Formats: sequence, structure tokens, C-alpha cells
Amino acid sequence: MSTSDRLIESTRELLWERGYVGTSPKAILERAGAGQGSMYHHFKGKPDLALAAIRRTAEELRAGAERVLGGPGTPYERIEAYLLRERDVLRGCPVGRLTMDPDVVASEELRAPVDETLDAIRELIAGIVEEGKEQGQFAPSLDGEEIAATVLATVQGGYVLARASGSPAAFDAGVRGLLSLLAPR
Amino acid sequence: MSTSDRLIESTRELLWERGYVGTSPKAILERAGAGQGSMYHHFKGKPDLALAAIRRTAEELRAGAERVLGGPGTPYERIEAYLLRERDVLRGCPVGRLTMDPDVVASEELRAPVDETLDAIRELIAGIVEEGKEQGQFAPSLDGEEIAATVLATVQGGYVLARASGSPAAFDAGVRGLLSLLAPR
DNA sequence: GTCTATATAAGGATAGAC
DNA sequence: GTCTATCCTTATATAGAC
Repeated sequence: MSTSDRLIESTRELLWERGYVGTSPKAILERAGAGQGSMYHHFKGKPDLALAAIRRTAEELRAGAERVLGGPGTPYERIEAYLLRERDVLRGCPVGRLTMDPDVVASEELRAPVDETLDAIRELIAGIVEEGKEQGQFAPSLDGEEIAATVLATVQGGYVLARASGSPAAFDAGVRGLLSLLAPR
Repeated sequence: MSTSDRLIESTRELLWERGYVGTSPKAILERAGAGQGSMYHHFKGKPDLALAAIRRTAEELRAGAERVLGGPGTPYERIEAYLLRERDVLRGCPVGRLTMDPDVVASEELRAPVDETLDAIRELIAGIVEEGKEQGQFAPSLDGEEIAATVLATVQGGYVLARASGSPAAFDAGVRGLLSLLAPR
């Protein structure tokens, strides 16, 4: 792995663990085993490196979600698979957590990949819900976009509850509750 | 307002805006219009002051939620009132956001009020759902604890989606989606 | 109780040698 | 491309005057 790659990977880890504000160039360099010079040679500075890291993380998250949501099964089963997917619950969402970072939200550039990723996943789910409505699996009264927002929010909020309590139980409970509401009878 | 109170209030604001990691004593002092000495006279340091601020914020949030959830109406109506309650969506939840703060989660003391508050609200909602089941307003197959987690998660995750997109729309969509799933027919 | 030094470390970046 | 040296600012805390 190139030095540039190691820098990006270290930044990704730290952004996930400590967020943008809580991540210092020094910590990144130590984790990557690189010196100051390397970082400022490959990147303009902390925001530039963070942008590269965020883009890579966002891309990965999106690809994973597309894989699960695009899998086999009925619309309900695909949403179920997404919700029950294996997750490192207590670590939270590496993309969603960035929305609590004031400097990320304040930067049009840093926020863009976060927004686009969550939006893309939302659209995917919305399409699946509409599909389920056509097939009679979901009530016609449901709105695809709204349910998609509910699904994503339950996941993102589940991380919050889990981290507050220090246990994944609350995340699982929220997901089960949502599935019980969505379940085709 | 006493100096001690001004320090706590300034800290509350900053914790909400920038989180624990992103809040410096210096910023607190400037906002409170106090000097270094005052802060270290009234509090042992940043963690101690933050604890006082978090406790006050948590207490307020809990009281507000209890007021809305304990209001008049059927179980569904009370949950609806909670979900549709006026919120400063783009600012996010002053308590929930702390779960993304590594230093808060790492501290048993700082995390406790966060956990207790969210848990208390969860229990309140769970009780209301059980009540609704008895009254036949909610399906007997629903689990109060699970639905409560879903409701809270939708709110907490709604903030994430809203902040990602820079608009409250996603929060509102998630809430409407959840209400459409919960709606007694 | 509050203020103004003062202190040590860390944050973030640049310069220039190799 | 990478390293070390250096720089200025901020973070967090202590000391001691008023």
C-alpha cells in the first residue's frame, strides 16, 4: 500500500472513531507511520485528506448497501436483509456520524459525499417500496420516499441509541420494531 | 444569572453546536464573558463543567418529552404529538449528538445522563404503545419496547438525514413514514 | 470570586535538507 | 517523496494578585 493510501486509510479509521474535529494530522501520521512531509506532499492539508477519506468511505458504504438491497427476494425480504445486515453497531455509521461534525456540515465539499451517499441509499429503498406496493406486498397508502426515510433513520438512530447505552440491544430492538410494522401480513 | 450559570449555559450551547471534543474552555469563557479564574473556581475543569451542562440539558429534554407524551389524546395521538412536535431539526438533538463524541462515550460519567434520558423516554413510549394495544388501537403483535426504540431511532436518525442534506425535509419524511406505519386503521 | 500571568502540550502548517 | 526543524496558534490547566 502506498504512503498516500496509508494516509487515507488511517484518516478513514480516525474519522470513524473520533470524527473530523477530533482527528489531528499528528494522530493520522502516527497511525500511518509517515512524517509530516509525506502528508503535505500528497495532500493540501487536513481538509483535503479528509475529503479523500470521506469519499472512499462513502463509496464503500454505498456499494455495500447496493449489494444487499439489490439481492434476491421480495421487496420486504430485501429491506429486511438490509436492516438485519451484520453491522458493527457500537462503532456507528462511518458516514452518518460525520453529520454531527460541525466542520463537515459547514463545508459544502465535505458534506457533499455524505449527502449523496445517504440520498442514493434512500432512493434505492424508495424504489423497492414502490415495487412492493405494485406487487401488493405493501399497502398502497405507503409512500416510498417516506418509508425509505424511516428505514434509513431507524438505522442511523439505532446507532445513537446503541452508543448511548453501550449495547447493540437498542439498535436491534428498533430494527425489529420497524420490521414488525412493515411486515406484510 | 450567576457566573456559574452563565458558564453552564454557554457550555450547553457549545456542546450542542460543536460537541464535547470541539468545545474549548476558551470558547466557553468568551461566550460566557468570564475569565479563566471563574471557570476553574466553580468547576474542576472541562469535564466537570461539561457534566453539569449535560445534566441540565438532559433534564430539560426529558421534561419536555414527558410533557408531550403525557398530554391528552389516544396513545396514537400522543406518539403523533411527540413526533410532530416543533423541533429545531437542523441543530439536531442536544443529547443524542453526544453519542458521537468519543470522549463522552468513553466516560462512564458523561455518558450516564445521555443513556438515562434516552432510556426514560423510551420507557415512556413503550408504556404508551402497550396501552394502545390494550385499547385495540395497536396490533397485539407489536412489542412496546421495540416500537419505542423505532420511534426514538426515527427521530434521532431523522436528524442525521436532515443535517446530511442541509434540509429538515428528510426528517419530516421519516416521521410521516413512521406515522403511516403506526396509524390505526 | 474574578482577573491576569504563565506553563506545557497539541493542532496545523511551512521550509528546506536529503 | 520523505524527513526534520521550525513556526504560530490554540487547548487546558495552574499560580498568584486583587
